[in-house]
Amino acid sequence: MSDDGHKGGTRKRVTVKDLARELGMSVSTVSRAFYPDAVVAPDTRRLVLERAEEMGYRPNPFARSMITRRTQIVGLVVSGITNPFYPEVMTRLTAELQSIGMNVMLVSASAPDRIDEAVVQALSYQPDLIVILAATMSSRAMAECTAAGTACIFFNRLSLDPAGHGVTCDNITGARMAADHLIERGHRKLCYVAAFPDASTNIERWQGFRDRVVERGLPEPSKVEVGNFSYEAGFSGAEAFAALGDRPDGVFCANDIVAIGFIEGVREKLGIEVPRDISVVGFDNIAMASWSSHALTTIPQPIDEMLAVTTDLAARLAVDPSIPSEVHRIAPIGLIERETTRVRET
Amino acid sequence: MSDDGHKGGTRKRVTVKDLARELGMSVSTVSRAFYPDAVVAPDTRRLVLERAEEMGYRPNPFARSMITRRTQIVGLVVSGITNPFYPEVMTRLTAELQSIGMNVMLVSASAPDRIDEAVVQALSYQPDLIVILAATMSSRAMAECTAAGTACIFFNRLSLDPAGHGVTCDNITGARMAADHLIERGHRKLCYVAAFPDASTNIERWQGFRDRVVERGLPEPSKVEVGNFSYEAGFSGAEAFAALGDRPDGVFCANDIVAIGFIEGVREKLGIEVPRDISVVGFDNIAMASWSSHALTTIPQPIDEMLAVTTDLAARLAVDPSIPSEVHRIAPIGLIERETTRVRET
DNA sequence: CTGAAAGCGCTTACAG
DNA sequence: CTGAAAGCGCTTACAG
Repeated sequence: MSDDGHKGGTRKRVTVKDLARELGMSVSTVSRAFYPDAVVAPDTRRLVLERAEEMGYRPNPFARSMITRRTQIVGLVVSGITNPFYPEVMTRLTAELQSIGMNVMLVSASAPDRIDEAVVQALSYQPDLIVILAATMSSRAMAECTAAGTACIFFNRLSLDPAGHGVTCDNITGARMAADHLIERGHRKLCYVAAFPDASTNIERWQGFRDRVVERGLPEPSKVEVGNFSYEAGFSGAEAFAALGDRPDGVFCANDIVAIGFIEGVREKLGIEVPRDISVVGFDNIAMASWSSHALTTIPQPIDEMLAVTTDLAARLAVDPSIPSEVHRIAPIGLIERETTRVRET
Repeated sequence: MSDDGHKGGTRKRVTVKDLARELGMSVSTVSRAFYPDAVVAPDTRRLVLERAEEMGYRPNPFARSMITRRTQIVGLVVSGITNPFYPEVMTRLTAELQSIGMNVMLVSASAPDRIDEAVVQALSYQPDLIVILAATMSSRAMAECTAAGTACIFFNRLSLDPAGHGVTCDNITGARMAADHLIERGHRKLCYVAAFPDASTNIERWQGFRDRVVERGLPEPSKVEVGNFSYEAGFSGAEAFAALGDRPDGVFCANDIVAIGFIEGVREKLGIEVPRDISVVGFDNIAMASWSSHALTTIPQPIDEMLAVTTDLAARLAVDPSIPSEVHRIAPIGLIERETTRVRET
């Protein structure tokens, strides 16, 4: 045990009071030194900051929050992540938020339909902001947020509630690129593999794809429903695909993980080889899409920009949580052609 | 704007004081009602709890923390997650921790060698506990934790510092299973594909594999170093593998993601087909290992039990952060044989 | 430019 | 079993 007489390693944290005493100043002055905008003599500030560094003083964020009514916390709400797109988003978003002085409280919803509970849970720590990944929530939960004065950003989804902010890829444009690519490769019988029906991403990708196909004078694409955004769902799509009357030759999947599952499903169950028999395009550009085993042609999400926009919005929201609802749709850069699409021989 | 005269949706949160006034009780009594162990008349407690529910009162966790010196926060420190094993761990661990009343502050280290900074960052919110995923940290950082009275659990790694707790799979046993499997399939020239050299997982898997191979009377396995736990690293292992004198016929990779990269690398660059030419075993049983495109034979991590043990330890640590260092090595259930290993024809 | 004082929303000895 | 009071570590009007 050390001289300073505390046990169990629970050293008493140094407080403003300690620092003030040490410096022969008032706590007010010490406190002010940590706020760049506060009025305090430059020399005084320097002295305080130096000594703080030496003594290892870090302002207690809780005490601070009680006064300022800002916690610098963002509640990050996620639900069952079956899509490998999200882990990267989570960690990168967290890193970016940290860089602007925010901290991330991670709340994991046990199921997609328990997002509301997760939001309430997140709210208990009075975050300045809530970011919802991969889900939407009820208007009731949204109301609780506004009641708590907490803004809400939906990432890669659009909120049903007009009070929510949103940051997504421009899915319509992306889906049109997929249609153009398939058509230009000579495919005429097109199909969309749909995932979670209520997701705005799913809806918009279908809409953009369908509209563009029709616009170019082709019959409306057929549609296979697989239920959600996962490998297993995509894999299970083979049966419905087989049941389609006239077999399509060009397939656009709701996203990459569904596309990968779909490709493997039709290979296993129907003996269909990609791109020999059909061309397939995905969406997201997850890591596996570039693996040589998959080499998936896909529309990359403009993730860098989506993250940057989210961080910027978060910074503004931290200052004023009541700024009017913003919806950002970032245009995808363009399609990456790999080996799941090819020119159709006629 | 509503009658109650506040703007921007920033409704004033209801406090103990409000609740006490409403009930005609003192704040002390109200406060006590929320602690099952506190002495308060059963009827009084019921009244308080009911009214709290109605008024939507939730104790302010910050105010509470200032007094109790317990934050109910666990700092979850992660670094660049190139291994798909971790996203699942993160979200599931978070969910379990939530279920015992802890909240997770996620801190993302920008690089594996910046874990120390991330730990300091996490410490600023005075977590009751820090959980480190996929990394170790310096003794200096460990010292800061103990100085702050914060315990530390290393998940899927072993700490160099004896003060840290650890929860890992029993990698030695797992690696021995891999050796036995390969040997029983008739392979005699064995090889280990090593990832991040300093990781305890990497070290132990090599050690268990090597020892078992030698124990069974075979020559020491050759070793290919690929640098870290990622697809790209595994993929890049092909060159070093080609340079090996006598080509091995049985390969054990440091983990699944490395195995997948390795298999694709040798196929692309060397024309080696698995399992036709060589057998390959991985470790972890990530989602992709069961995809039909990979069908990887692997040693699953006992993730359910690892999570349960971690949560249990966290619960005990929340009560007393100074309990002596525990290291849990959970035995893997057994090898899952898929299609990357086969009996060698002689 | 600095300091004394009030107060954020709680919990917890201490009395009664 | 309950209440009045002190105090956790800060910030911020308010004086000077």
